[in-house]
Amino acid sequence: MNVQSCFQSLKRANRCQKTLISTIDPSSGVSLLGNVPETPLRFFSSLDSSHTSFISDGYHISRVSELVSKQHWSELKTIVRETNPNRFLQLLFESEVDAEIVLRYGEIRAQLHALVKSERHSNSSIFHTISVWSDRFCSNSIIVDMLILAYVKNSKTDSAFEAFERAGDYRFKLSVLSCNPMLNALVKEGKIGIAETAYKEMIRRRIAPNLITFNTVINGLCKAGKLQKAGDLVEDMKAWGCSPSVITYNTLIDGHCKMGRVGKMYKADVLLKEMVSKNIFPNEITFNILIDGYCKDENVSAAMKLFEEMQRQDLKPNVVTYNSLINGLCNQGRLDEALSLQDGMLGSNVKPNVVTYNALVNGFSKKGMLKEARVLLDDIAKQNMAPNVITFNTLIDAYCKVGKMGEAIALRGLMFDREVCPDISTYNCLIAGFCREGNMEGASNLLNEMGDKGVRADLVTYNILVGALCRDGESRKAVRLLNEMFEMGLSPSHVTYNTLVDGFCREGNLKAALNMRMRMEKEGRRANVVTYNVLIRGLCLKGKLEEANGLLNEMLEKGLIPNRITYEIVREEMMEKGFVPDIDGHLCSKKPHQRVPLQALEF
DNA sequence: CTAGGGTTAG
Repeated sequence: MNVQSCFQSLKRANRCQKTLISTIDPSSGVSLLGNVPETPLRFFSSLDSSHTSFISDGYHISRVSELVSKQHWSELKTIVRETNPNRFLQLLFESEVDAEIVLRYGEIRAQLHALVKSERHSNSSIFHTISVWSDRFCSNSIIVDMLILAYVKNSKTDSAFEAFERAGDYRFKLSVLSCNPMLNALVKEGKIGIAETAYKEMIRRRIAPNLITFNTVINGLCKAGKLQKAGDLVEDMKAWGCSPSVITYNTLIDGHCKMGRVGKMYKADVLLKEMVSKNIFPNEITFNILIDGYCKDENVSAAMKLFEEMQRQDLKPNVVTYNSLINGLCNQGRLDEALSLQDGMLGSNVKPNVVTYNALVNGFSKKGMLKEARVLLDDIAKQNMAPNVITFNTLIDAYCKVGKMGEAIALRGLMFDREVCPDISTYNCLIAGFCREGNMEGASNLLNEMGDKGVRADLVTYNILVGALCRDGESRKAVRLLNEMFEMGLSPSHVTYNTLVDGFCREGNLKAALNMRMRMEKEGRRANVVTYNVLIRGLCLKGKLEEANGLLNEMLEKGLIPNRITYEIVREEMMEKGFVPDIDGHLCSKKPHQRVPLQALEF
């Protein structure tokens, strides 16, 4: 940090402080460049027992200054013990030490952590206090950086973002040091929209992004499926003197593998070639991403070729590599090959972990080999590993699907013994199991147990129950559950509404079904293909073929593409009754006009 | 401080 920028920032901060103080306390008359006022520091009150003139104690200040600049942390520690932490903070501000060094000192971080954890102080009161601190060394901005870091580390991401915004209002100049971890936390929590806003705001405030900033935001965009924007950002990097790294490409490739549409693996391959052409060489993770991508694309043979290729390039497959392949093989029903691959990994000194076993448990379950899957559960323990929620959920769901509810419930009991807490997924599997066999009492018992254990019902739970009620011709009761969802702060999904529309159709109550569709649109869920399929079938069953045809055309006009089920309904319910819908004509004449370039819709 | 693997509803 140079003197020039420090001075400017100081002036800015002071201007800001003046206006703030005058709005809050016009009569305070606090000398902004002088002493630290006592009142705003009250937020450290638990630590602050007296108000002596410690802060002007010249000896202590120079001593601290000396120790900090020499980075004698252990001696500083003894001073901290003798004084109280609050005073120590003040001393640091008064001693003219390099801000960068202050930043490195963990004690301040510890203080801010405690402050953030206690949750006793609002963002605004903290900012007010910081803003009235004297700032001769430009350390206030750094303190705000540290504050945001403290929020992030205590997983209070929203507060971190609030502080980030407020820092802008107060004109504290933040650094990537706090912005990057905040962006990453936002991405990890799936708050991509907020991360994007924060990134744009960084640019506006001239906080220079670095490679890590870009990688983090690109990752967020990929996770949100905004692959185009992610690609555009790679171009923007150059303007900031950054060039893409292996991590950038790995992130992009993974984004395409997981979020891409048809031909996504082709696109992934193009990116792979692009990185190599730029002399950025794929590493283990690149291969792992591609191997997993091809496995998910049901192209295990391509994945196996990459597996061999990576070894040719002297890159060693690790647990993740094997897990992807084993999982891919299991999902193809190729259990024998999966098991021999597991032998292979033992031969190459790669130890299987819970994830490996979970994939195998799933493989056995899908083959209906529940006995073998169950044996594997005990094997995990024998290997000195602990089965986790996913292991149990996989097995429990398998038992539920074949109607062995007794076994499933027993496994839930075993979870408690092994101190693995059943989660909402566990309960959803079990509740769905009971609902399938019409045992609503069993389902209800589990709902009560959830209440006792403090596990909250989620969207899926409600969908299961709505589905069960609709199936039993109790759609009216299901509507009550729909209303209850809002009270619980859950927003019903397409599945929820479609299930209800279907329920009313099955009961022959078309009016109620159409009303439910109106309600769903009013509540912000546009009817989708499933909605139309369900309604069209309902109309057909009532013999209202003309009206069904009308809906068919309506769905085409809205640009919805009919799926396999639509065609089945058309063929079986309309054509077989001698009615010929004009579906093909519409498909040909309307579709080209409705095609809008995707980029145009992005903004 | 940035990238990779396992389950679940419909």
